[in-house]
Amino acid sequence: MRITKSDVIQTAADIADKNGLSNVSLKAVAESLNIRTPSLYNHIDSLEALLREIAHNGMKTMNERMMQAAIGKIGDDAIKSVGITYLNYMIEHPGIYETIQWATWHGTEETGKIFDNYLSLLKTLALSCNFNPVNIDEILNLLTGVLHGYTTLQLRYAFTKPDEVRTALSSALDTVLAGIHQKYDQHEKEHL
Amino acid sequence: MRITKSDVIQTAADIADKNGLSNVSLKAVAESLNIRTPSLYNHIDSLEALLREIAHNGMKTMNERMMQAAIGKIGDDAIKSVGITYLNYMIEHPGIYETIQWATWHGTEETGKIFDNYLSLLKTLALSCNFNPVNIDEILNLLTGVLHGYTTLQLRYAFTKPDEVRTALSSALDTVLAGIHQKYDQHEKEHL
DNA sequence: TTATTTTAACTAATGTAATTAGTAAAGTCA
DNA sequence: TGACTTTACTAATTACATTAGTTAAAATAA
Repeated sequence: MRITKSDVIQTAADIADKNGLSNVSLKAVAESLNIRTPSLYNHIDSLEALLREIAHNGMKTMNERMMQAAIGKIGDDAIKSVGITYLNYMIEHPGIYETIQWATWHGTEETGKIFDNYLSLLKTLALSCNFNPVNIDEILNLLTGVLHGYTTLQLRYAFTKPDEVRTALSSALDTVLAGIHQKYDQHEKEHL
Repeated sequence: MRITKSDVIQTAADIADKNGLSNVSLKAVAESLNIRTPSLYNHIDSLEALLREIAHNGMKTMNERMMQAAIGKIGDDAIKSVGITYLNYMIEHPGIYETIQWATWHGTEETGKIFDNYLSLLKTLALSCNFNPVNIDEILNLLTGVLHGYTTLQLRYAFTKPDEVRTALSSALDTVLAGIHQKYDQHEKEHL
């Protein structure tokens, strides 16, 4: 009977996934929870703040899943595994992902911090590829860019043909990693 | 004194660029035009429809600029030139670009058609690279993904350091194209 | 257990914005 | 000129988000 902040966020996220971000309203959330709209203000500051919480929760969950996916792997393998996990989350939670994109434009420092955690994971994995560390930021920008752009543009197909899109993403990452290797691999021959 | 549909869209697009998509309201647009809010309904069907028109206009303008940028060029050069043009438009019109992203989720058939025109341009350019035509769709998905993702994620830096980001994008495209060449180049030796 | 404090619900009221209906003036065309 | 269309207007409706003030239940401390 008693509702927690976490309940509110979960309910809102479910509405986003089912009906899209534009159908998330305090009214709809309150109805789902069987309380009156103003009661939500005991848990949240505003609709905007709620949307940010949805995004932050989603980003954190993604980060956790991606870390799990990377365990026991290094190099290209690890990066591709993380990429597939990223895509899978989008397929499972399109509404949350839409909210995350919204937060790209309406984010706060907190948003930036969570994104940094994601960058930090990818950085560790990229370094395990033995790329020249000098270029690591360049490489990171490219990897995050591909991942975000590719998955976003393929999402519409991902619902009907998830396996095809997963395979295609893996192949696309192979291609990009090939380019990165060609350009940024450390040449250790100097020490022979 | 008399207002046209085009005026309405332009005004709304300007507000988006100056104050962000979330500040585009019929009220704000009407005030900018010095008319009453309901009068806007003589030109548009709804707020949503207006936002879609902003996006469509922007996409068409981008397509035109990219075609211009590709004239007289082929191969990697042409693709990089188009990419820089894409980035430049985003820097100039962040609000319109935000609306275009919104239209990714709330688009219609029309939205798809305009996007197809963009794909068609890139396809022509990609074919001028002498990649194996069999893989052209794969290549296209990768190129559009990189372009969209990379520019979106770098946009925040692009306002303060546009030249750096432009150079970085060009370099990122080089890397991706290197990977694509390695994997998909036609080997014409067969005919020797 | 009892008293105190906090939490989280409620109703009532306000303000903003989108949308619809109905109307009048100004421009277009026969 | 007269019929018709376009585009503006005012008035009214609706849907939300948000604030204020109140109350009852739950949590905590004595």
